[in-house]
Formats: sequence, structure tokens, C-alpha cells
Amino acid sequence: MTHPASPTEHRLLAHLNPEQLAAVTLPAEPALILAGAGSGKTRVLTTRIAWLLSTGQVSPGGLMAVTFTNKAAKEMITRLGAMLPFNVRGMWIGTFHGLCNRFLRAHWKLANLPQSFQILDSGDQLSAVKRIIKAMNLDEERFVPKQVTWFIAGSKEDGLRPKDIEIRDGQTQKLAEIYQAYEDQCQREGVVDFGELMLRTYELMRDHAALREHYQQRFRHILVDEFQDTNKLQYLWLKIFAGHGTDSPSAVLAVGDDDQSIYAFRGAQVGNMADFEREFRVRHLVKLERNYRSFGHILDAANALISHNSRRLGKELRTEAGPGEPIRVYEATSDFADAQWLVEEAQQLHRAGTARSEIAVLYRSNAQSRVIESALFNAGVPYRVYGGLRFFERAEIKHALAYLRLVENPNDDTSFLRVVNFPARGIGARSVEQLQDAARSSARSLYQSVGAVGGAAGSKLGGFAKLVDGLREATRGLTLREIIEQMLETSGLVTFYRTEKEGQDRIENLEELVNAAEAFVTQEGFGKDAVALPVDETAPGTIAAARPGEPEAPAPVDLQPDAETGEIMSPLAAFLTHASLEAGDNQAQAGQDAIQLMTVHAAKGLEFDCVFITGLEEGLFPHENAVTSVNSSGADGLEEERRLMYVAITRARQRLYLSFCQTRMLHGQTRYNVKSRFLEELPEGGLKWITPRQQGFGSGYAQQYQQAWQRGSGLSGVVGAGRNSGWQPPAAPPPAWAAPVPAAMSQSAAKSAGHGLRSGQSVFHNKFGEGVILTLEGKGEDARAQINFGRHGTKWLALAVAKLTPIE
DNA sequence: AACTCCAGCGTTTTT
DNA sequence: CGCTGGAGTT
Repeated sequence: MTHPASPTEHRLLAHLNPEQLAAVTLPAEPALILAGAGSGKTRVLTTRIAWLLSTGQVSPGGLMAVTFTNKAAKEMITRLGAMLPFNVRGMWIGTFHGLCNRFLRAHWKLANLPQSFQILDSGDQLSAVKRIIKAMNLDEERFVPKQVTWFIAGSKEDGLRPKDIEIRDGQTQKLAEIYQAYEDQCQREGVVDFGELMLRTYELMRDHAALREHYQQRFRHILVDEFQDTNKLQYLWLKIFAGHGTDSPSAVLAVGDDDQSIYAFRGAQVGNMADFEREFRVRHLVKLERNYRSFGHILDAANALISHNSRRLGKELRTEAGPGEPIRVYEATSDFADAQWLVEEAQQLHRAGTARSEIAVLYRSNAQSRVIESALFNAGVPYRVYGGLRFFERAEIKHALAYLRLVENPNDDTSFLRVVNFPARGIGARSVEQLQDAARSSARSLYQSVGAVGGAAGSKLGGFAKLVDGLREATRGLTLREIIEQMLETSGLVTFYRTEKEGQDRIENLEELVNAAEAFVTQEGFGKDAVALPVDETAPGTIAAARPGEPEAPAPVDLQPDAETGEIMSPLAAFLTHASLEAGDNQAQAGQDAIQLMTVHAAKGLEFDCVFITGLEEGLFPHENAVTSVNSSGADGLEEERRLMYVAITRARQRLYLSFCQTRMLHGQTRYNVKSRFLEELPEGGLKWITPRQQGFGSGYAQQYQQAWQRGSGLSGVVGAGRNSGWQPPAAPPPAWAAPVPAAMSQSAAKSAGHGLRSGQSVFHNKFGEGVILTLEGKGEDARAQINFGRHGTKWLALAVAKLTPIE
């Protein structure tokens, strides 16, 4: 540092640990921060920004900070707002997609887009692709719409346009054609999907030297959060904004954790971290390994687990908080019993003073939540499930938004199709087909083709077009709130839901939409006046203030003005953009103190006092599909599962529970499980098995366990026999999971055919190790068994040949 | 246009 | 098992 530390600076930097301080005060050069879970990553990022600004090293307009989620962006803005004496909302801090949106709004002409282009969410994209496939007369069996959307999204994430697609066979040839048709359609309708936001921004920067140079000079500092989750295109995007390879590249600060990369399946490339280090010649690598979240046993478990992964950048979490409580491991006879136990345990925690919202139940896949939910429900315990439908994805909301989009742009065919006959107005599939034919043959939108359909169908369609036109006329000059209220009235949506049995909730959601719009207007800082204001009178040249060295005037985030004219889009269009870019919360009954249920993926970035990780069973976690697949990008599926487990473990502050079930109801049938290999990768010394010896109900177990719990110890159950050190003789005491399945639990317990084996029985095989019998067939010489050997997979063995030793 | 019925399917999913 | 979507029925 060449400048003396001012009091402001001193205050900013106080309370940082040495590594954090080093990261915050790095020189303006490429740097990589390896930020472990709970190591104060967000704090470092925000303090770095505040430090750069308050020391005058960069102006607010000369800095860009990129995140993946709206939540992370908002948190950064909020924290920064508290640290800095000026309005930070106009700064270029946002999600990749949000910033691309801003960029494209400012340069919509160059980007060849309408100014108020709308953004397709994944659902819209799917229906658009379906339309294409139908229009091209292709077989939906061969071109599964969902897979086609993956193909298109994946291609864009790799920066590939249809012409860049490598044609290997007829299938890829056709896929490229679909992709091309989809692009044409989007362009015609004036809509873009998420991938397009990124790709078009990148291409615009690549192809327009003046623009490129402007932004490259402007952003002297670029900070990237969750860098391990960037995909190929996002990395290219960063390189071009950073002026990588030019004379004066900007300083990129990449913050990430390769051990928390859990989105490879969606195109994220952990390898970007290593590439960044190499290509940017990173000289500053800071590791944040001091963890402020969890106790020692929890971190030991996380460290031990993740050490089983190869290809790591290398990092070990440590704490000064002491070892804390051991990790409790529970083996249940069934998923049902597991849920019962979990509810009981959670109730105890709550009674002992833990807020319910500080108790999280994590699982690998959504299907697992059902049994836990029903146990919680039956016990009357408030709970909240993350995931599921988000606010702006609800059907009634999407319908309402479709009307609003048609007001804004009647050529949006996706929206047209969604509501042309909703509420029903006698426009059937035949009429729509006629209309689509007419539109196709004249290369016009559905709305434009309404006149081309004759007869009764034509007049009904005309009626719908009039409705949309009328709505547009009637809402001209109204506030956003009034526009939406008018739309709800005119469209007949509210009337329709009033007659529906389950319509009340939907009407409430529609009312909530009005509130959301109201909140958006207030938050974005434009009121009634701005709405009525003719576009020409808006302050021009907003971007001119953004020259390097000058702070940018705080502008409403979603109202990016045209770079040349200062023209802004309408509040309605801005609100629609907001709705697509930020699908909203998916939390039901917020507010109430409730136990939190979510997938491990959804838990990333969160933390809780007490965490239950359930379903630690081979095939489920790690998931069987991930174990067998070394996916196309060369990433090892098992390693990603392990990182997922690492993320799960590191969510816990004080207490961590791990559980697995001998049997689990999956897809309507009982599965016999082998416990997850991840359990064996944890240090035994930090685990406490709390599975009671007596299994089943009514054995007095609950009482015993409760007493033990109150002593703060739990029951000391069977400790898992170590299997990490090579062979283990069949005679060795079996680990806890080998406890027999009670007869009542095993469907075919009676199927014993002289060999003394039954389904659910645990056995040992010299080559495959321990397994659980799934099914038995045949008699005598022909007798065979299907056995789940966990990591060795499920195998059929001939009992006359295979040497199986029953366990217990 | 609004029903019923049955086959098919069932990792994870920031934007 | 429980949900979705397509096909078939009224």
C-alpha cells in the first residue's frame, strides 16, 4: 500500500484475520481467493469493494461485481450500502444474467433486439421448443423437447451458435436445425432466453471494438463470486470484459471453492479456476481456511471426506472453536422409522432451546422429503420445504404475466398461446392450429395472422386480439398497479378463478402480484410521475456519467437507459423483466418458526445450528447415476457427489446428524440399502453412533433414548467396523447396518427356499464384500439371489456357486 | 370443452 | 407410490 491508512480505512480493515486482510488489500492484479465454507467470503468481497472505493483506487462506476444468485447480489449490495456513505444501487453489482440484461438494454440497437425484449424462463423455453418440433413435423420421441432445450442451453453455454454445431450424424444435423429455428423464432418474437443474455452480450463485446474498449477501460476491477460455478461462456465473458490479453487488463478477483463445485452437471467447469490461475498469470493466491461457522468435529469430518477427492486445489478448514459435539450417526430400519426418529430428535432440540428455523433437514433428492414431511405433519411440527414452484412460476401468475407481455408486445407467441383460450373463450385446438399455419406460411406472429383465419374461428380470434388491443389502450398512462388491476379485470382471470373450486389461493396470488409490482415500483425508485413521463423527456446520457473516473448516477437497476438516447423502457416492461430474472421466493408460510427441509443443492450458502443429513445410502447419496457416470466434460460423478456431501456437512454450526435406512420405499417398492461409502470416509473418532441396539417399536427404546439424550450423550450404539483397511474376514463383527431387517419389513421374508437366506438378509461375499439380498428366486441348484453390494452395484448370483456368508 | 383413465416415469437445477 | 401428460370418452 502506497497510501497512509485513513481512519475510514482503518475501520474497514479492523477485525479481519490476516488472510482476509491480505485478500482485501491485494494490489490491482489478477488474484484467486480460495474461500472455504464459512470463511467469511462475502465479507472479504464487500470489504474489498469498500476498500477500493474509499481509498479512491476506483470509482463506483469503474467496478463490476458478479454473482450467480440474486440473493448473493442483494446481500452484497445491502452490506456494501451499510459500509459506504453513498447509494450503491447503481453500481454494476449483480448476477451474470442481470448484468447482461443491463448491458443489452443499454445497447439494444447494436444487439439487434427490441428495447423491451422479454426474457424466457425455462418453462417458456420448453414450450417454445415444443412448438418448433411440432412445426418442423419431427417425432417427439426422437427429439424429446426437454432434451432439446438442454442441447440448446448447453450449446449456448459453450458459446456455440447453430452454425458452430459439429454435425456428426443425422441427429445432430436435425438438432442444429431445431436450434436455428428456435433462434429465428425468438428473434421474430423479440424474446431471449437466459443463455442468450450471456451469449449475445459476449458476442456484442467481441464484435464491436469501440464498445469493447469502452467497457474494458471502464471496469478496472472485476470481482467474481462462486467462481467454481462459472461455465465456459461465463469465463469467456469475463475474459473479454476484463480485457484479458490487452495492454491494460482490469484486475479480476476470482473468489471460489473448488470443493463446493456441485453444478458440473449444468455446465459449470471447475477447471476454470485452474485455467484462470494459468491464463491470467495469477500471482496472488489467498486461501481462506479459517472457518467461523462450525466446531472441530464437523470440520474434521468435512476435511477427511473431501481428502478422498483427487484434482483439488488444496485447502483444509480449521477452527479455533474447539471440537464441539461428536457427529451423531443413526441407522434406521426404514425410511419411516428414520423420519420418526428425526421428528423426535428435532422436537427435543426445539424443547432444549433451538429455534426450529435453525434445524435443517437435508437430502439428496426431492423424493426423500415426502416421508419426512408426513412425519412432521403428523407430529404437528411446523416445517418449510424449499424448492418447488416459485412465485413467478405459478400457473396463474404466468397467465397474468402473459397478458401483460401481450400488452407490451403482441407478437410474443409464447404468451399468445398461453392465454388465447384461457380463460376459455371458445378458441379450440383446431382454431389455434389454423392460426399457426397461417402465421407460419407468412412468417408473421400469431397476433399478426389473426385476420388470416376466416369463419367463426376467425372472429373469435379477432375478439381476443381486440381484447389485447383494448387492454393496451385502456392502460396507456396508468401506473403499473393500475395496469395490472385492469388486466386482471379485462382478461377475466379473476372472474374465472372465482368460479373455480381451488381458485381462492390463486386469486390471493394474483393479488400478491399487484403487491409485487407495487414493491418493485417503490424499490426501483420511479413513481407515478416517471410512469406518465414521455420517454423523450427522460434525462439523457446517463451512461455518459459512467466514464472512467466518474461515479455513475444511481439508476434504477432494471431500468437501464439506452446508451445513446437515455431512453428507458416502460415500467411494465421493466417489471416483466424483473419477473423473469428473479423468479421470486418459493417459500410457503414464511415467518413462522419452522424446520427447514431442502435438497443439499438448495442448502449451499446457508448455515444452521443443527443439520440432519438423511438418506446416506449407496445409490442415493452418492446417487447411482453419478457413481457410474464419468460425464462428458470429463468430471468424475462420484467426486461431485462427495463435494455435495462436503457442502452438506459444512452447513452445520453446532450439531450434525447423519442417518441412513436399511430399507427405503422408492418408486413404490421397498429397496434394501447398503450404507453410504461417505460414512466410512469420515474419521471414526468424531462419530457417535446413536442407533439403539433394540430395533423396532415398543421396545422401550424411546424412553431409554430420551433419558440418554437428556444426559447429553445419546446411546452408545454399535460402532461401524472400519472397512478402509483392506479385507475383513467374514467372521468379523458386522457394522451396524448389517442388523437384520425385521420380518415385517421385508416383503418376501417367507420366500426362504432351503438355503436359509431371505430378502433383506445381509451377507458377505469374498469379492464384493457386504451386501443386502434384494430378491430370491428358484430352488435348489437354480436358486439365485439379487444382491445389493452397494458400491459394487446390484448383482445376480447363483447360490450354488457363490459363497455367501450370512451376517448375524 | 371438460371429463376420465392409464401408461410412464421418478437426481441435483443459482439464471 | 404419486404425479404428469396424452389419449380417449361424454
